[in-house]
Amino acid sequence: MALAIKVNEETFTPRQQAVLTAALDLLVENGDGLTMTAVARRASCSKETLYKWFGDRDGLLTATVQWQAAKVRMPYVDRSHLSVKALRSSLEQFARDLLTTIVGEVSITLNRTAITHAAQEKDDLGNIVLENGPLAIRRRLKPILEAARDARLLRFPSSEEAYRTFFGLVVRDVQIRLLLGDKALTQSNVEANIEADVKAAADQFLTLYGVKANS
Amino acid sequence: MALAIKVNEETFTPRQQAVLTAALDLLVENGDGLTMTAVARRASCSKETLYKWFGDRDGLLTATVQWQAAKVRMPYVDRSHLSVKALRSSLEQFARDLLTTIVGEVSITLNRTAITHAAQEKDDLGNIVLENGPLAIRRRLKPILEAARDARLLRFPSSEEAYRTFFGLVVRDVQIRLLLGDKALTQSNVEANIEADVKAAADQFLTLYGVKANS
DNA sequence: CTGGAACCGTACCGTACGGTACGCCTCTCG
DNA sequence: CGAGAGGCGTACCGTACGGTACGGTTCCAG
Repeated sequence: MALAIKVNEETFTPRQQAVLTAALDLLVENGDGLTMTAVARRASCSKETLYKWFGDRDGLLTATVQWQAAKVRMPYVDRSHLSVKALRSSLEQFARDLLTTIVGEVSITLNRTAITHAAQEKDDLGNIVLENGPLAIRRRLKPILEAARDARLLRFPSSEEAYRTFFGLVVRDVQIRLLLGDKALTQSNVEANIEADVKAAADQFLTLYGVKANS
Repeated sequence: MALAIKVNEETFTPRQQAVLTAALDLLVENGDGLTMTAVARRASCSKETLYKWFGDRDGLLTATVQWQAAKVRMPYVDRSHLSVKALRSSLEQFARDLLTTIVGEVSITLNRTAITHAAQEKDDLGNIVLENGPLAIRRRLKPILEAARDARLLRFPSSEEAYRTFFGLVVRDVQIRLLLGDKALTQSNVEANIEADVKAAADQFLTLYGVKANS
């Protein structure tokens, strides 16, 4: 049963959120070693309660991922007074938030978990992460791109293509390498370069789609 | 334990390769439901033989991934007579192979398996996939980029940055969405657009790093 | 005070699966 | 032909973990 509408209605009591926090911590620490017993012990609750609240292991996993993924909020950017400067600033803001999120340990864990889940028949977690990750960015970015196009600041055949290019220019091979556990890419290592990467990505995007070449 | 040098010395007998094929098939079919019993049954061999040949489950998994990943061969492109046209052709060839590989079910399965593996302490499979995926591309692409720079066809601050941009322009959000099981991205759906995407990526890359704007 | 609801802790059950042992067959080599 | 090696199939073991049951405690309502 994918994607209930209650995505934003945090129907979780504080106690339940404490349990979810424990589950997420275990997930981040132990990889996928998420056992019901471990969660119960960490959260100081009984397994029976876990099953009562979340149904089964998958329910707990789904609740955890959903609850955490929904926390990732893209920045709202004002579509008014669009200048080239404001546009660039917005793009950089998006790129910064995207990169910062992707690099974070929680994001890596969530993506790994969802991918593991998708490797079985279950695509539940995959959809949740998709919805709160790439697709959320697309939803937020497209209106801005289209507004910029209407304001003759950008020119592109389709906003879909422009969004995808932006995503690629920002993420590059960072995410897949982090997911695969590339030891050459430490978190601090990447974080240090975020600002430069953000600027480069915005530059490149504007070079490709900006109407005028001047910044 | 990681990365023996025998990457290319296929020390696997035909019978062993048949076993690895069975393992890979099961991996592709059942996701991560790879049990030793299932492999033995599929390959018509005994579990004892499996353990004798591959040590343990992880050994079998590693052998399977390594054996399969090594099959992905990037195209050799001649560095001689570099014209803009030849360069563009090379770039398109790289992009085409990269996209075709990434979209394939085997690649998706291997990446998912390696990511699942990396979610635990084990980064063995992650390294193998990295080495035969992104890093292989980087190794092949960089010399070409540098040759093109020496020939004044391209201009970039560092070949590393240029490679990463190329990777991003080609892959965009396709891989992560496939790994997460995005149902809006069917294999055939993506495959149909590969040619267009390849051309677009090459165009954009040349726009960003080409010395002259003419193609 | 009493009944009940919620929940903790723990013991317990069933199963799935990694790993091992063993009997039997087949093929090769002397 | 006889002996041994390699390998198939299956039975078996131990453990880990998902899921359930139950006794004990706290808290609240009446």
